[in-house]
Amino acid sequence: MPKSLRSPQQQQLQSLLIELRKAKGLTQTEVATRLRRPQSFVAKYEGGERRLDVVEFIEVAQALEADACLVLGELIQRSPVTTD
Amino acid sequence: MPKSLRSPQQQQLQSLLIELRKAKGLTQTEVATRLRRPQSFVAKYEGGERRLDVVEFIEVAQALEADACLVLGELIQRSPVTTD
DNA sequence: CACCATTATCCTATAATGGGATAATCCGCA
DNA sequence: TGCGGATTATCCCATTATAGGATAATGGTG
Repeated sequence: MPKSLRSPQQQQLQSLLIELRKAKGLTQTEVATRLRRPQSFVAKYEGGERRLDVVEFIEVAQALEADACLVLGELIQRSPVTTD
Repeated sequence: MPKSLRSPQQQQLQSLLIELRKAKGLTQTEVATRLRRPQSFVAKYEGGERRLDVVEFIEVAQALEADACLVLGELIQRSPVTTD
């Protein structure tokens, strides 16, 4: 796992996206299909092998039938990002 | 510029972050200092040489004294992301 | 155990990134 | 106009991350 993926925030994000997917009863393959990407893409961002940039995040939220803003808010709430 | 940075959404994001920074009267160097990164980091994400992942985006929003959720919402509003 | 669905990992060519140094640009001012 | 400082963009290239098909591992059911 790339070192940049070990931050608590990144891990929270991963957990959040996994929760969301399961809550919708979707498999990685289904999400991947919606995103027009291979299943390994989903496996990787969920597993912390890959980061999601902002635009990708929006797309993933869409595939998960979720509101990106709300997901982001939830993430921030769960683990406030401190630059200090 | 990496090819993944040419999407309209990415460019909208860049513009948005530049606007926000200028609206606050901040220089790249000041933002960079807040982020504890070199000025080139800011120059790159503003110029499209580098993408911001979700966690970085939250940090940048903070450095810009902006609400990440609102910024994300604005981005989505300006250029709806369609996975289709 | 056998089977099928689901998820994780391998592999490696290719692409992206870090960040100090340096170059370009911009701009007010005399 | 031309200097000087401030601001932003670009270079360089070693290091790190990513793509994505193939395959392995894991899970759950009967």
